[in-house]
Amino acid sequence: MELRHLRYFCAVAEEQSFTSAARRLHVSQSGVSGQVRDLERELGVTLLRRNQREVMLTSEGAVFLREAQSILAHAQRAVEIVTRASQGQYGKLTIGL
Amino acid sequence: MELRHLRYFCAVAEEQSFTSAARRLHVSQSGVSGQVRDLERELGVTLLRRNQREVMLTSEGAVFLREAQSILAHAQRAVEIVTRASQGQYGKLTIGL
DNA sequence: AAATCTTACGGGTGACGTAACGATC
DNA sequence: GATCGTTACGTCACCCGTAAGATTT
Repeated sequence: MELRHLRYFCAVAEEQSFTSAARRLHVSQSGVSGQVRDLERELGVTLLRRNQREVMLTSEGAVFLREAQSILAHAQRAVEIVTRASQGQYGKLTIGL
Repeated sequence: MELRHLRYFCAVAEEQSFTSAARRLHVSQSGVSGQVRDLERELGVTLLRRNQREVMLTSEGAVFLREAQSILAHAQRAVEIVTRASQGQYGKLTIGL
């Protein structure tokens, strides 16, 4: 599992559409479909119900969505933190461990 | 940035060695070196100081390490949660946020 | 010389886009 | 017929391992 899987899944879940998600991610629809399929296969869990006309979260998918969103937000925060820390340039202290 | 970058970086930081980290990850040393280099390049931040005989965290690296460890733990937890949810079939609790 | 990290180089896996198919409205 | 998701397939990027190079002890 990689962050890409989470990014794609979250986009689909939020847009409730593979097509819209692909547009938002600037990738092809088939790419999104494949990655979400791989994620579900790896987890062994069906996250989305592709019914007629609609893409809906399963109950497991809803649970996983919150986690995935939280993880992505955390990753983004981590980048900002370390970027800011390097710009700030304050501590030259090398903290052990 | 992908979870792989975080896994590799955390292993190196924790082992304080690229060689040990590679062993632990069951990949080659050069692979670890390359991925950590790519991560630093993407962040625009030097995370590790490769001095003679030692690999030490920079202050920015120490900050990022905590975040990375937390993210990886979160990701692992997410997998467990959704796996358990699908097995249990009866949603235990939906932990808010 | 031994140990360690980096860099160069090839190969194989996989992510991606195009296109064709099936299904639903 | 139009829209949407899936699948097949060819391409290309990139991850990885091997090997050579640089540095230190």
